[in-house]
Amino acid sequence: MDINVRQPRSFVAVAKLGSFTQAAAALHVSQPTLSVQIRRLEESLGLWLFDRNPRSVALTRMGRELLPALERTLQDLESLLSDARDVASERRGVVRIAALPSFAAGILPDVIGGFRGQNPGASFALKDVIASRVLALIRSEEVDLGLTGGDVSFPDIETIFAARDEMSVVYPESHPIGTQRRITACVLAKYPLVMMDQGTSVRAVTDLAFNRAGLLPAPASEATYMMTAIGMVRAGIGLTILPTSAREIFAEPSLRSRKISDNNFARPVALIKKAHRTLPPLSRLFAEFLQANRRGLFAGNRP
Amino acid sequence: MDINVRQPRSFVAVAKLGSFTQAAAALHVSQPTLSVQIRRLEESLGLWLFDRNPRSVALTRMGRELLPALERTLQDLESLLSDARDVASERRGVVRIAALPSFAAGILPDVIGGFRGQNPGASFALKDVIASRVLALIRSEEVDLGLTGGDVSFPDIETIFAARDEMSVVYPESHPIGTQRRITACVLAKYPLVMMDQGTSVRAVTDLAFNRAGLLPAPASEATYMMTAIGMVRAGIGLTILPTSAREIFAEPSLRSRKISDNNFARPVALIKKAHRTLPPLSRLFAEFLQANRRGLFAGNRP
DNA sequence: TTATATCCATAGAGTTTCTCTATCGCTGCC
DNA sequence: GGCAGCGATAGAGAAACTCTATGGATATAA
Repeated sequence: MDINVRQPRSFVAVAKLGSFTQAAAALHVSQPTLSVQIRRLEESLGLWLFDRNPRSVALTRMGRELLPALERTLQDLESLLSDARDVASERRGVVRIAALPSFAAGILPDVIGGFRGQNPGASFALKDVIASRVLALIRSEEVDLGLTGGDVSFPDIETIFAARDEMSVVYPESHPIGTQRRITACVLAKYPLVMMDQGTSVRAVTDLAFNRAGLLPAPASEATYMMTAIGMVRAGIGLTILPTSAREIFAEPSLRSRKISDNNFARPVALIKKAHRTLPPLSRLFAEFLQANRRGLFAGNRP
Repeated sequence: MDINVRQPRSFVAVAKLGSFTQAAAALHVSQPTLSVQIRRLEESLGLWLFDRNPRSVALTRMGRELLPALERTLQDLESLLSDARDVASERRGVVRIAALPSFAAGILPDVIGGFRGQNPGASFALKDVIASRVLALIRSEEVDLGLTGGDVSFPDIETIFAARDEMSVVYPESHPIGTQRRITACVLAKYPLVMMDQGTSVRAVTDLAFNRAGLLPAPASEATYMMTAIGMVRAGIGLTILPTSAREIFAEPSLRSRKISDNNFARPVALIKKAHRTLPPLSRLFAEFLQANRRGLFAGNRP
């Protein structure tokens, strides 16, 4: 009563080759095996699929009508399983990841490019969203991985690794700050500053860092997007302070940047996933890839 | 490495019910059986389909992506097999039959109607063609059964049963032949006759029968189709001689018919199939039905 | 016509796979 | 902290599968 996948497969092979012996050779089984399998299938269906003469094998009309549909369905099934095996073996797959816009525009494109160089079958679905959306997307399992700032500690979220994203000051190439030996909060406070808007994680970090240094520099200007702040620096409005990981964004011929020598000018970074959930193989591989390269991507690491 | 149909079925059940225990109950197997099957499937694919916590079972993303396609393919397969079982159990099917036009228009519609009364799932593909086409259609397996005249004896054609199709004379109700006690060749030859065209099997039989009686009546008129001959009879041109099996065709209020009491006025009839070929279940059933009713359909039988 | 070769069916043995019962380990709840 | 519920595991018995060896039937060739 129960059908095995091998039975339809044998049926299709015998029907196409018109011979039990040839089909047996093609499927790398013995001829009696095929005889038995086809008989089982016929018994299970309750009808004859072949008319056997010692000199020829011919499909009955029932067999002829069953063949094309069965073959198509069988191919569907096998391609499904084959696709799944491709996914399993990291040959193919979609990595779904949500990241803060600075990471999405800054380090991730290069990282993804490097990863795809080693894994050509990988494709990416990258969402650039604010931190709270990263968490929501992880929770709803719309993405597998999240790259976000801040300290993440929830029971349903697992941190794969954490790092520190140290900050750099961006300035025009002729700016006098370029001559300073070390960049500290005090040095920065001497110059007009273009600051990120209130509510961004970058602003929260810089405000806290200046505060700890007992300073309260007033912004010469504010910007919502990093590109805007950089434009203002280029226009000579002031310096700006951005995460080093966004260096791809502020790499311009007329601008320079230097890391700030103050541990407070750094934000925590974490690669996260949903707790107790298995990552798709390529997503797991990409997480490992990120972790292996984290020293080059972020300035520092945390325990 | 090899996939059983039961494994995807189990996967779909667990995914839909969200529980191994409930799925086991739904499939009428024990819970460990399901655990093992899903594990086998996961091993075969090389990836995890479920994240198991003692309190909940959740699909991984791979499982979630595999589920809809796998379920559809599985349903395709099962409906295919279920259809095949319907055909096998004579619940459903197409009976393909080729018949001479006289049978196709005469007896077959009623027989088919009676058969469908008992087998509502039967549908018919009925081809009305000349005798040589009947053989060709049987040989090419475009039809399963053939109802034809003449003696059929070829090695690749099998006669299911043979009968004699006795002939009747058709005349207007007031015609003097109606008063004859017995209709013989001599009686027929006294009246003007509308004969079927040369080349039809009916003409061949009547010519031979008259010839054996030492008669050679000249046709008052000739017709290719039975309906034409009947029209001529209605118009008073003459009598006509037609197979009794075509009685449905010449059953008109103004006409009468009587069987001819001469064994020569009969043509052999045979229900045939291709030799060494299995009939579809419903076609076999219909052949048996025809054979069981052959006394009522044809006037006589042959050994 | 007879001999032969080819092809599918069958039988029996050995192996693998499957399914069951019994039981364990873990988590969440009262 | 004990209890209930759920899935995993182990081991035994049963079923299914595949193999080799062989039989029966037919078309080809001598």
